[in-house]
Amino acid sequence: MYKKEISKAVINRLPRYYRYLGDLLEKDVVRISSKELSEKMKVTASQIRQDLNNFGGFGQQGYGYNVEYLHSEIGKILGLEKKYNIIIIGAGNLGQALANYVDFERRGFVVRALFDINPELVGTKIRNAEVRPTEELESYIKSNQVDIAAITVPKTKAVQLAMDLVSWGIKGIWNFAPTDLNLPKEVTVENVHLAESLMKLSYRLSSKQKQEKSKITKEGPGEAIKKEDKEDKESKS
Amino acid sequence: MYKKEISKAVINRLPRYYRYLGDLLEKDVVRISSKELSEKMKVTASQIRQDLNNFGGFGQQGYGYNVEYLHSEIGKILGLEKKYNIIIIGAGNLGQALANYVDFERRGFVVRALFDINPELVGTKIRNAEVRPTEELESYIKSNQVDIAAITVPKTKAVQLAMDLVSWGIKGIWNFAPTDLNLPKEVTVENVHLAESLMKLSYRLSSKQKQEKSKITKEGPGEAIKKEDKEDKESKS
DNA sequence: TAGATTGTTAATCGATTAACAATC
DNA sequence: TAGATTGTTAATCGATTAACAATC
Repeated sequence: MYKKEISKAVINRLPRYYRYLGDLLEKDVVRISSKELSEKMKVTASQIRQDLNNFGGFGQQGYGYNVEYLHSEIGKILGLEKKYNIIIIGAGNLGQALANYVDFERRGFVVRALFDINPELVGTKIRNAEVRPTEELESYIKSNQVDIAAITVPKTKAVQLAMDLVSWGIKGIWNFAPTDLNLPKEVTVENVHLAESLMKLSYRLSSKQKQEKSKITKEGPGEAIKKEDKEDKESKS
Repeated sequence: MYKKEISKAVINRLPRYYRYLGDLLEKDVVRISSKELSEKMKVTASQIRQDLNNFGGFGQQGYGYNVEYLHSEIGKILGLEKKYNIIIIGAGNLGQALANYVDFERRGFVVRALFDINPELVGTKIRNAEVRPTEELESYIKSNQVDIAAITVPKTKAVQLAMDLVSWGIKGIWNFAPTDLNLPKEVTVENVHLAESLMKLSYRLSSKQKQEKSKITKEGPGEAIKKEDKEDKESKS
């Protein structure tokens, strides 16, 4: 009865499979083989089959995978068959952007309310969700089922806020503040660290530039231009 | 002279090191050992030393690492010693949120302009950056040095937009549209897929719930409560 | 049936952790 | 100097890829 833990790498790839299958579904593609899908997604067919077989056999020998079935099965694995009530703490641009993002609701993530300390924002409505004063946060959580709290407040407030949220019963946190939240293991935290994403981009940009420069220095600019094609193959992102 | 490629896993960790070192710096911590840092960051000391030694020896035996020096060296590795000019295409909530995020500028990422097709947004200013009509995008790129273009337009427009941007000379793309951009290798794309992040959260929430349920079923609710402590140790995120 | 493609085992590759000599 | 901690090599662990028998 022992089921080995699914690796983080696999979980990270699941939403991407789900997205590609959703796109295929929209194009009315009925079936797809791991090989075809692997070419679209630029991964190996072997990896796709290995990943899926962590959860069961969804395909059929000689046929491949039924797109609609596989899409719906991955949806179930991802927990998308149920609705999630979300609140957003911090109704600035980012909080509002999240509340406005219609696509989340299509997947079952429904923003129920936003909270902010700024009295000017309180009372405004973003789609169906109202901005409430932060003082009401505790009582709101205690009298409504909240599955996920998105934190879009400044770094300085985020750590204390997260601890409060947990003490009021929140089990899922979507954290946009640029800090780690060290919370009990029964609380699930998913981080979106935009500044770190941007730094990864600058790392890659600047390391490509350094490569360029060293080539030019070594070969002279004339040579470097001739070799451009070859180099592209090496400097994959 | 051959230098082995830095692995993606290492690069992903660099910004986090940078953040922790920045925090230590603010607290006027002068030195730190890999062991101390590893406890704060919840990684192994071995990994920290291995990661750093991809780029050189920044520490000193018997002493550890000088916080200020290491912070600045990692900053250099990440390419943060130079300025990056950013434009944002799509001046909706998300685009505005990015333009408003003061912290980016502190790291050298300066938002110079936003672009939008909505005439009501055109002409408004977000901090120092003006919203311009999308028609001006090509000429703007061709007459200004733009290092990074952030894409915050809907999925349907993103792929064509990215191709245009590249044809106009853009080399770095920060993509927020829920789609992959297949661009030439010399273009660096960093993706932020919010919907996928949310799905990872729902996966983890729902798999924890399933574990709960199976325990309750197997043991009866009374037992399950008694075993809560033990279980926490197993269900790490 | 013959051909195609899965599910799965085995082989390879890479990343993490452990250990320790070097050295501040 | 003695103690501490790095830099680095070796051992372990895990993830990816290859291969192929099973089977639709």
